[in-house]
Amino acid sequence: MGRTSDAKQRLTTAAVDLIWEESYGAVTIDDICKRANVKKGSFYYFFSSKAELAVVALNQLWSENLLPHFTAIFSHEQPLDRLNLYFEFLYNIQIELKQKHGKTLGCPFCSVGSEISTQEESIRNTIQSICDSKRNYFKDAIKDAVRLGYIPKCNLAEKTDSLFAITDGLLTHARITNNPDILLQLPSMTIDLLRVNLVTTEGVLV
Amino acid sequence: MGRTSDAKQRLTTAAVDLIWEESYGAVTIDDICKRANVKKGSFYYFFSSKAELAVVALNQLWSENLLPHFTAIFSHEQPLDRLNLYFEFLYNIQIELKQKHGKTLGCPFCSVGSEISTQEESIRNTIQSICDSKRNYFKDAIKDAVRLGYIPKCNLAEKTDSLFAITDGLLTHARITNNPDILLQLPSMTIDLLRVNLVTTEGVLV
DNA sequence: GTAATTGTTTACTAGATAGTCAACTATTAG
DNA sequence: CTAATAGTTGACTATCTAGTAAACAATTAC
Repeated sequence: MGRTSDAKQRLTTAAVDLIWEESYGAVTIDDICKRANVKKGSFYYFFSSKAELAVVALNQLWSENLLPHFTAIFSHEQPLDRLNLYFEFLYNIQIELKQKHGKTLGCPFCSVGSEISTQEESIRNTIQSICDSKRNYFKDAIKDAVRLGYIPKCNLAEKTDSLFAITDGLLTHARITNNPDILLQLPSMTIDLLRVNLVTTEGVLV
Repeated sequence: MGRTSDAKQRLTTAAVDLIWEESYGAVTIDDICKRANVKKGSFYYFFSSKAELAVVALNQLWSENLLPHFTAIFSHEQPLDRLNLYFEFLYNIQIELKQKHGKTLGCPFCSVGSEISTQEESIRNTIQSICDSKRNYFKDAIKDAVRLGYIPKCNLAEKTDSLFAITDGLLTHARITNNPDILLQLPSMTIDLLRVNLVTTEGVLV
C-alpha cells in the first residue's frame, strides 16, 4: 500500500549511466538526481549516500543487465565457443557505447573498482564479488576445455586469472585510448594464452 | 634571480602520492596543498588547475621515478630476463606500498587513466603517451625473444598488447582485491602467453 | 642600496555540494 | 470516508572547494 514510484529504479539507472561514462568521483548526487528527474529529498528517502546507491546500482547492473547474457553465452556446450561469444559480446557493448557517447567506456566494475577500492570498502566488496562471479564462468570454460582436450592440462586458477586479467586489461586500455578495436585481438590472444591445441580443434575454432 | 623554492616539486610529489593512494577525483587542491605544506595562493602561482598539476605530476613520476628502472631493467641482454626482472620490480613496488599504506595501490597510470580518460583529455593524452613508452620496452623484448629463438614467430603488435594488458589487468585486480600476490603469477603466465619454447630456453628462464 | 624578479601569505568571494526537515500528495486497507 | 503507508517537494543550512587579489618577503643583478 501507499504511493508507488519507480524513482528508485530511475536513480540506479542514472547512477550507472553517469558513473560509467564519467567516474564515481566526478558524479555528484545532484547530477544523478537531475538525470533521474528526482528531487534530492527523494534521493535521501531511498538511499543514505552516494556509496550506498552505487552498491545497489552496480549489483543491479550485474544481476539484471549482464548476468542473463553470461548465463546464455556460457551455457554453450563448446567451451572455446563460449569464450569467443563472450569476446564478441564485450566488443559489441563497447561499439554501442562508443556510438552513443563518442567514448569507449570500458568495464565499469574495473574503472570504479580501480578508482575507489582504497576508499569505499562497501563498493570494493561489491565489485570483488561481481568479479568472482565472472571469474567462475571463465574457470568453468577453461576446465571444460581441458577436459575435452582442446587445451593442455594447466594450473586452472592461474589460467583463469590470466584470462580475466587480459580481458580487463584490454578493456582498460580501450577506455584510455578511446579505441574499442583492440578488443578484436582477444580471440587470437586467448588461443596463445590457453595454449590451445590448434590441430585438435581445427573444426571448433573460427 | 628572484626567490627560490621547491614548493612546485613538493606539490607534484604530494599530488602523485595522494592520487595514487586515493583517486584523482577524491583529492582536492586543498588536500594537495596541505600535504605539500604550500598555501593555495602558491599553488595557483605554479599551476592553473588540478588537471595541469596532474599532467606535470604524472609525467614526472614516469620520467624521474620509473623510467630509470625501465632503462636499467630493459637493457639486459636476455629478453626474457628483462621481463622477469620487470615483474619482480612491479611486485616489489606493490609490496612496499602495501607495507606503507596497508593497501595495494596498483598502477597509477591505469587507475587515473581509467578514471578520467572520458573527462580530461590532457591527462588522457599524458597517460596514453606514457603507456606507449612502456609498450615499446615490452615490444623490443618480445622482438628480441623471437629473434633469439626463445619464442615462436608471432604477431608482434598483438603479443605486445597482450603482455601489456595482462600486467595492467593484474595490477588492477591487485588493487581491487587488495592483494599483490597475484602478480607472482606473471612469469608463468608470460611463458604461456608468449608460447615460450621451454626446451630451447631451459637454462635461460627462472 | 635599490630595482627587478620570483615566490609567499592571508583574507576574501562565489558557487557547488551534502544533507535535513516539515509540509504535502497519492494509494490502499478497512 | 479515514487512517496508515509510501513517496514527493522545496526551502533551508553548513561546509567544502575553486579561484582571486593585494600586500609582503626573499633573492640577485647592477
